[in-house]
Amino acid sequence: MQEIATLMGKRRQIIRQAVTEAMAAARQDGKLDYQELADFAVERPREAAHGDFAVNVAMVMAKPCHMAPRDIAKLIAEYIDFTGTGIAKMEIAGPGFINLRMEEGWLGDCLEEIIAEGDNFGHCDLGAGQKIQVEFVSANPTGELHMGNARGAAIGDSLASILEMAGYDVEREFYVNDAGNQIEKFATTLNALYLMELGYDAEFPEDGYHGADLPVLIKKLVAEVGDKYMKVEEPLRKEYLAEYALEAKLTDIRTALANFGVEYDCWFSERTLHDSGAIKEVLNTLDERGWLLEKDDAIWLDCERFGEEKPEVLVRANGIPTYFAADIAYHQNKYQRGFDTVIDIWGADHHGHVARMKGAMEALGYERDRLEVILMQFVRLYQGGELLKMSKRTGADVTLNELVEEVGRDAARFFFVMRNADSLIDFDMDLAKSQSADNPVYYVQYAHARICSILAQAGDNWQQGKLRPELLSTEAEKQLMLHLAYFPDQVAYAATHRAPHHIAAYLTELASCFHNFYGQCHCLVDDAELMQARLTLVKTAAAVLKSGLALLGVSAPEKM
RNA sequence: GUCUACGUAGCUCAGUAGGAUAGAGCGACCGCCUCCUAAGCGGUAGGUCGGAGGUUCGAAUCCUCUCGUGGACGCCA
Repeated sequence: MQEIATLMGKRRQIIRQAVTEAMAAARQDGKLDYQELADFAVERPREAAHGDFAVNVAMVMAKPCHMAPRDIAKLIAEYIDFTGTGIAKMEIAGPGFINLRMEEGWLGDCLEEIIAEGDNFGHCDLGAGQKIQVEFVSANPTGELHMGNARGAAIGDSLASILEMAGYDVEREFYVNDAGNQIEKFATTLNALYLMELGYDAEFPEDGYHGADLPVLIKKLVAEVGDKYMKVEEPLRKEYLAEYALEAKLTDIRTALANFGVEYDCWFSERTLHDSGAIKEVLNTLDERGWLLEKDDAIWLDCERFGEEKPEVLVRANGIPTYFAADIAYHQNKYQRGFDTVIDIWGADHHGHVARMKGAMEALGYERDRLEVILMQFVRLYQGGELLKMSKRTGADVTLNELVEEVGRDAARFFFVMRNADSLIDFDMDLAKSQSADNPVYYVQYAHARICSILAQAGDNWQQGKLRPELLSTEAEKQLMLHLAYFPDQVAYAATHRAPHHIAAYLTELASCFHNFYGQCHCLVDDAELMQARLTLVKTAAAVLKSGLALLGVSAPEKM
């Protein structure tokens, strides 16, 4: 196992090395007999009584060595060399854990290293500059953003920030579905609304868009241009109307997301894929590679070859390519733009699309793992305990704007990002409003505000002389230092697992450590050296809280 | 029916690259502001980790089966 070079990772690596050498030395002496050292863990014990680090090598090597784990551990104790490792003590515990305690003052060293890293603390080189794209929300520009989009926005944006901190070169992208069937349907709806607004006898289409925002938009348009569009033929009129509405809706979407703290690097238009011939091109490539079938006047992708149940239509009998065809071209385009890895965040209803998308990428010659899809389970809307149907057509949705207005941006973002993407969320707006004071986000923000208050009262004259971190000797102070030191590992963990909710959990724990410290230790004390040490500690904590909250798109207020 | 995800405290959820005595918030109960923000702290109560097998020194975590819930199975996107 490769450790990443974080504050803690470096220490784990040293321990790993020392243990590995002890094992090798014991084998050299004929005390141990094994072919190969198995992968073992250097981990953080849950119980403080179990030391600072725990190693399970004796247990995983028991079978290969044909020895009892505790006996292997005893040999390691005999052969291990602590010199230069920072390890003070080794204990064999339980079934054969090797518990290591570091030298007194090691947490103070950690604190000084954190301070030395400054704003860079939390960053690591996990991503090694790899280009990665996170595409999220990508809602149809035919209506307003709803709760599902809000969840996707919170998760996607936070994940992108976390990946950045973990050393990836990240771009955020919104795929604009401005082509295809739904735009045709959209135009038909708009046309009907336009005619109705002007007093013509028109019928609202069966499968039209019922969003309350569209009549408003058409009213506005009529106020601007009147019946000007009646002078052109219907197809052209529909095109004008769609064009106008798309631009307006996109502006709304952009604004709503910006108010939610989400900014994109790229808004990618589906239409450009149709116009540039990219879809035709990708179909040709697939044809050349022998992946296409012809049946019932349509062109199909032979999905059975990558284990799917049945072929999928790429070009309809009427000659129009499907969404799937466009999506294949779109994803190829992503790779052509140089992304090593591409992450898509989709709703659980797109589940069936995952395997065939990956398959299609494979058909084009790309490794399937370069495309990662995070499936979000739904947000189910309740009102007063009753389930609301969530649909573009019923107009019963709670919109992103309403959410931000009612519960606030910080609480809303934290609410979505503190949960695992694959858990189903039941959301009741009334409940959310009444509970918003209980949102853990305030617990975390409050810790930050408290620290700012302390620092404000301390003034500017406390940073004098050499910092003496060894004065931070109570359990509360040590716990706080320990949690701070693990921040980069938490970021790396969340990045590896593509799971922002780990950061929310970490921040809640860190805030808890601080609040506990606050109850037990006074910062503004007479002893100048102790005051300096404690103020340095809380100042560092505030910086980490702020930086962690920023990953989640949440502010760190100085007063509450 | 097939595929997929989930099921952990009264409620909402963490914990699943196997680790030691399964955690947090809310709710309940008991304490704590003459002192840096009580949006806080300390404590008590509350669990057959849906159920049954299996793999392992060790399983909430991996495998099989089963029950329950959501989702997907279109020439929709």
